[in-house]
Amino acid sequence: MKYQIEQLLQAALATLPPDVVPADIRPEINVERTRDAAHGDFATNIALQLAKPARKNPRQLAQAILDALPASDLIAKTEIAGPGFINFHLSAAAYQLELSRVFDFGPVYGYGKRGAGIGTVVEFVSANPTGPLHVGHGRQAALGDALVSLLQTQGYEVSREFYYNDAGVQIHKLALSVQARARGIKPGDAGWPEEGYAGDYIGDIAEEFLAKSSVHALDGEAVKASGKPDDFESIRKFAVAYLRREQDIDLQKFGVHFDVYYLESSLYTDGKVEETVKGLIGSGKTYENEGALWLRTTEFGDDKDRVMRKSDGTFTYFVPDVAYHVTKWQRGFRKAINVQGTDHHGTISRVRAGLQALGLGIPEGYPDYVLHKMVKVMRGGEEVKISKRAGSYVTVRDLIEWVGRDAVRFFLVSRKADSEFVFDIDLALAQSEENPVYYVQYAHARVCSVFRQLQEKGFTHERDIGERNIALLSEPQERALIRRLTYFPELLENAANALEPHQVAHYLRDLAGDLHTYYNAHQFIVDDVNLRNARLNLVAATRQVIQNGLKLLGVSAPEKM
RNA sequence: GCCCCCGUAGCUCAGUGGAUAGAGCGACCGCCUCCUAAGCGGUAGGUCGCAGGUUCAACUCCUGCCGGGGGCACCA
Repeated sequence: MKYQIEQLLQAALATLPPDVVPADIRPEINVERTRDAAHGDFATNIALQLAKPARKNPRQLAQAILDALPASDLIAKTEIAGPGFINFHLSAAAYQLELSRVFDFGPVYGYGKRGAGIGTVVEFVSANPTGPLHVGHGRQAALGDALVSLLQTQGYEVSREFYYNDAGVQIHKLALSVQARARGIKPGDAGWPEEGYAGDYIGDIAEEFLAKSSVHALDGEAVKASGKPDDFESIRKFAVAYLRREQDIDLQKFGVHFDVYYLESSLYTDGKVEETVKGLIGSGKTYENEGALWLRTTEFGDDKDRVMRKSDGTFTYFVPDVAYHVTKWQRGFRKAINVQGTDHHGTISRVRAGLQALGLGIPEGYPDYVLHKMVKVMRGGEEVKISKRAGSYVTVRDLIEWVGRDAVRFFLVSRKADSEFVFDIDLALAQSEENPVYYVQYAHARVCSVFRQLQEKGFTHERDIGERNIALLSEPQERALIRRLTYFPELLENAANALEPHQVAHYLRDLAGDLHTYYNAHQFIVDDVNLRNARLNLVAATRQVIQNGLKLLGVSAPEKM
């Protein structure tokens, strides 16, 4: 719809005589949604933009443009407003066209194709298998999953990927901690490893290990514990498998699945790390200093050069990280997005520098990042510290049990990623019945209820009759609802481009509000068959769009509440 | 000290350079012989952190301050 108006303006500008606007002045045409319904549906500031270079009065220019505007049955009225805006009021035919699209496309209404066929990988959560998933991971899971869905609406072919740092120092500490517990040493006792993990779950793992249990993660083979406290390798494998399984369970409860679990350790066994190191050395961007191997990342915008291989011969985490991103490129993903906490933002310049140094033709901005701030959890007016080393922190599992999956997902995705998030447990609990998510779901359930009533009253919904009578929808609440519905495709495009799922949550709240207002102001099941079906079309379309939107966020759309 | 992000109603947050800055929660006043009141209508509540600059037009862009968070490892 917006595109069609742009086309009309383009045509109008092309026919303007040079003495009105010189031919070399052709600013980008900007067509925007109006904020106020009184200003119509769309507006353009083109006359304001042209006024200065053309040295003309903007309102006179606007008139000249309107005079040159080709006729279209999509537009009911145009007007010049304020300093020189041109407002467009859409016709009933235009609304009709858009509403029928909702029915024609159904669950894929609003989808676009600007990303058609572009291989894309979104990496998110990527929690180390050293403990349960905490609220921060929950934010990342909700954000990443919604982002993937959003990109898919634009045709991107997206893979959800989870990277396991299962080969590093943290895993070593985990294994040491479990081993200590298996030997009966507790946090604080003499012999407890420095910076060991103190959570109770460590004790659970030790118990299971001693009991010679078997566990397996979703994609992994079964790992059986040897039960011998001196068998460090068995402890390490068992602890990792155990925690991966725990994380799988949490993610499953959260309704988030991954297409690929990529293990850091596999980068070593596949020789990818070795390959990357060779490539970097071959690039001439490395040097030895104080027994370590360094990469000149400063040549690619980093603050300082980074160590690749420590003096003890092992690699820093950043080498496999670069190797991993090379595989993303090699696997054909031309777009890569990493969802991470802002505390990892230092890695961005390093990874990008490493990829550039390799000279593989990978674009400079690869990969993209969506950084999110940490979640501050409040309980009883006090902050609950989130720390893996501390024993107590709020897990994803806790949150789901307290306020329900739908509420947690909707909440966590409803704020901009880079704003801090205060999750007040008490408030979330107290508001469990006034939660924004219920507001949206209720709108959906209400429409479902209307159609149940319709059936009870012996009526049927005739879409064709409704479409022929769309002009009857002239109430302000109806206009508002139609405006909002027809914005949905643009919303998806904007949110996907900006990588901002929170826009969807806000849109749904607004749309639900429009529906509730309409519901309270007017009766849908009226005697007049024409008006009745026109209204039923409108609310059925609303139901469809709410469904589509909630699905993107991983929130259910109940038919009854 | 250097780098990144945030500062908008009492609280939690929206706001692609445009017209009178918006929601929710909280507060106050109303609305169920009517498709679910988990709802609706209304009132109150603002120096958009501060100061400059760019622009026809700045909450939005630029610079500098102030306040908050996060990074600046041969940790991940």
